Amino acid sequence: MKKREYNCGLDAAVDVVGGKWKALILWALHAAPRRFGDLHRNVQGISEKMLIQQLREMESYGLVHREVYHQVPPKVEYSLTEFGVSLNTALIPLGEWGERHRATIEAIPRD
Amino acid sequence: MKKREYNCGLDAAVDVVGGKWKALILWALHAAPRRFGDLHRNVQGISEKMLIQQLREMESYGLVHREVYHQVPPKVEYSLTEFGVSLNTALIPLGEWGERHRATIEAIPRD
DNA sequence: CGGTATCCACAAAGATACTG
DNA sequence: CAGTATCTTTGTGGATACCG
Repeated sequence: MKKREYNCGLDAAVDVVGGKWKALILWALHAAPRRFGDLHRNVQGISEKMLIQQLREMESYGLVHREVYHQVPPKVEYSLTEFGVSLNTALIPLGEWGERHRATIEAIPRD
Repeated sequence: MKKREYNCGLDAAVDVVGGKWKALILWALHAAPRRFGDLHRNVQGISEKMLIQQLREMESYGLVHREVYHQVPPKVEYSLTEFGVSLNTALIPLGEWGERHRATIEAIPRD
């Protein structure tokens, strides 16, 4: 990531939720706390590296909580914090917009 | 941009509004139609290249309308389409979220 | 199971110079 | 004024192999 100092709140928010995976992970955690492997299956196409990387980033933002259970086999559970829930709530209208115009968006030609 | 086919509407929406500049440009156009140079001054830090690139992309999405006035000196005015307005509306809660937590977000340490 | 560590490809963004 | 062209830098994400 780059500079701090935003011109408007939207700028800041897009910086937080931007990138290829964060919105998807947020969405996957929205329903219920999930284990690492569970998330990996749920967020289709993501590599373990990217998953852990994004999770750590979101954890440092305070959006996600990481709970380690010292067991054999190991178990780590990820869940949204209150802050994460608030972000998810703010994202609902955007998600609905995307859902409503999905066909249009998918039809856009790109290189 | 990469693949089409999204897992959820949020995914699609973030793909559309993602990147460093689109949200800012959308915001700048939200208030009123603007000319190229006007936008360039309003969206601080953007290069002419990035501005035109993002505008063209958003135009191809159908979010932005480009009106050329054949004059000397040249005048081109950009405005939001209905589609663009609908996106902007969906972004309002996110913008408010970002505004509310701006201090928190800016305080996050990054490499 | 839940990660780390490297290396690498490609796309996004920046700098600079020039044009109808 | 409103772009275009080209080059360079940076960042993001993917592949693969290995560890507690």
